[in-house]
Amino acid sequence: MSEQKVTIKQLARLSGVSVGTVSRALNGYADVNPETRERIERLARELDYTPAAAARSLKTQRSHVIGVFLETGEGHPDLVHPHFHEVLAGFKHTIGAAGYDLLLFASERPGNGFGEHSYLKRCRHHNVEGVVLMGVDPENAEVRRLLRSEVKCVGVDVSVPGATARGVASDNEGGARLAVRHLYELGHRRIATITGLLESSPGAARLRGYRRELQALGLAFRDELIAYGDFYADSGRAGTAQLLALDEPPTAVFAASDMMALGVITAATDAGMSVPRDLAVVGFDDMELAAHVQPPLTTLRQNRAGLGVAAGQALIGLIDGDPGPAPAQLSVELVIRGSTAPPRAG
Amino acid sequence: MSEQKVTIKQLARLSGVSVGTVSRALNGYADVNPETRERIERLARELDYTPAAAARSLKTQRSHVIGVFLETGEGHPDLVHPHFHEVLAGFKHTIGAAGYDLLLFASERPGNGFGEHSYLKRCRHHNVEGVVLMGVDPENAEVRRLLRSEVKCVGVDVSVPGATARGVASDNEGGARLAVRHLYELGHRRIATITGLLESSPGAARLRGYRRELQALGLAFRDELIAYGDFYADSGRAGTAQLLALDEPPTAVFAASDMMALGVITAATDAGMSVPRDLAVVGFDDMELAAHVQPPLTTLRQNRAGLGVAAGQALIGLIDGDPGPAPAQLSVELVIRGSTAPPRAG
DNA sequence: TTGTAGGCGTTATCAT
DNA sequence: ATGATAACGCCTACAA
Repeated sequence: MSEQKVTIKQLARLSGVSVGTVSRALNGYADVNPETRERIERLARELDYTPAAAARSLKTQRSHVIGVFLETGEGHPDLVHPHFHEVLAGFKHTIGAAGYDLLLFASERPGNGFGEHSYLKRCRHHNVEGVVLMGVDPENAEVRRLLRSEVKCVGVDVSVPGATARGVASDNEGGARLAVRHLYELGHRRIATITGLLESSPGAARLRGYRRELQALGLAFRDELIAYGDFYADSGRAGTAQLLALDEPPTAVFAASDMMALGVITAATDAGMSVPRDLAVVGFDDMELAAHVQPPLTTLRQNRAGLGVAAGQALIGLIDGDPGPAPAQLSVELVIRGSTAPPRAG
Repeated sequence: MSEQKVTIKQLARLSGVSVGTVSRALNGYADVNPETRERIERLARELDYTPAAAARSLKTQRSHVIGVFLETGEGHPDLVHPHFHEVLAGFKHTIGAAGYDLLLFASERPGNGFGEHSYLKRCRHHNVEGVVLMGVDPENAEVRRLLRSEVKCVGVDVSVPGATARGVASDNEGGARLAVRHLYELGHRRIATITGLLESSPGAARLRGYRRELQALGLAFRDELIAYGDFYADSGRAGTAQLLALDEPPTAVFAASDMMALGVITAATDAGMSVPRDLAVVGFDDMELAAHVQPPLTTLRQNRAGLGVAAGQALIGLIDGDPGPAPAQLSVELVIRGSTAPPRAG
């Protein structure tokens, strides 16, 4: 049955040896009599023994736990953003296979008392062996202090400087260029964009890609064709309204996220236009639903799980002392569906 | 600067008192000289001291950590399901405010060696003070053992028996009834449903609600109007195809999830029908995108964050020894958008 | 008001 | 091959 907590001491008593021997037996040391070991292992299995992580961590200074910072504030609903969850799933899988568990920092004052805990403090408190940063502001003083500290960090979608830090991200700039080129090849010339949050690394990179590809294509770059959004659907709608009010409205728009692309479609529909006939739109992310909306979204597919896996590998590398090379950048794939078509007149 | 780990012993030495005094001062005991306390606190702040969670946990037997089981298996991509993420956000917020952090179990063999760890074992290993179960199979032997054990559990969307367990869920049955009634009041009489996974508690409850409301309305219940799905979009599409092939196809369908509702719309569109003109559809969940697809989805809004908050409160109650009453059930709200309308002929 | 010391459950060092 | 024993960092009687 499920007895109460069984400790190494009880195992020792019941198997008639000292705790030292039990510890060695269970930890696979060579110098222990095979049949003693067998007896101990059997007993441990019967009693469903598991060592206390706290004690082990105290002694060995290894917690086998990795921290996760994923902000959930009111204005920063990242935990709610599906993107990070899929990344987290990949991450969890990778580090889980390596024997780590994940500590999702939730409390600003863990335990009782001791006031508010900074990022760094929380890491030290739990003695995590590394930490992954998602959706955090790299300019934040706390974050910077963390990056400068001894704790191993890996950031996804956030550029992280520092000797003990690595970053992983999709090729956001390249993806944006693919989007623009696709639209161009369809015959579009007035191509607008609705940006993401420009303070975020992906937001900035996607705008950069838009600009660069326009330039590479020899297309004029016009300020009026840029609407500023925040990745969410409403801003896509608002941006579209603004774009459509132009004297010469665009025939195509590249939205820096699928959510905004949905907003674009909604706004266009509201304005009596039809996508893609009157307005072509491409999104970014290829989230689950992109394929299921009407029309199905042409978009850039990010390898979200892959991002998590890469982050996990990078962090494990950091922990094991053989940090990989530079920041990992994962390629992005254009998936063409129903929301893009040649321009009307063309 | 960010010195290395500072311990209570160093604090004691530097402030010229014993470790006992430091501990008492920092933990707010009354019997300590105010100015001694002040001195110690200042030093602690300067050195950015934080107690080692492992040591404290070892001594006090309280970890201030709550475990999370959220399966991510291949066939069970729950960590990817947006629903649970929002629930988790609410949960995190609630238990975070109470001073707990979240341990997301990732590894089946935490630490090194000691073989695979069962659910219960993993809880004991980390000495978590409670655990939340999301998307797990309640029939699973491991889960049942966990529920029978001394560890406090709260399940969301999973019915959990046991003295140390509580469950929270939306009023799935009531929601389904609202959906059916809405369709009925619009004039529909041939109302079909596409079910979720019937092994899941919400899946079963929603089908039950569908049946009961039909009965309450005096409508005949017909097997052919039930298509079996799995909550995901593809099954919505497949189910619709099947439904539309009927001699007397339905004029309305209640899909047990928004994803499936999207599949319904896709399938209807493919069949040359228009929603809601030719087919009315209501979903369940009101996920972020429900409002942004074409047509915007009529659906049942679940209070996801509220579910997480309720779960957190229930768990904290369990831990503090004043468990609330029965399982919490959160009400659900019908939000009417564009995917429902009166039937064509009516 | 403060210091001392034992112990939480482990691992690791040193004898034996 | 195994048994003592000393840490690991902290809390908490118990003494003083």
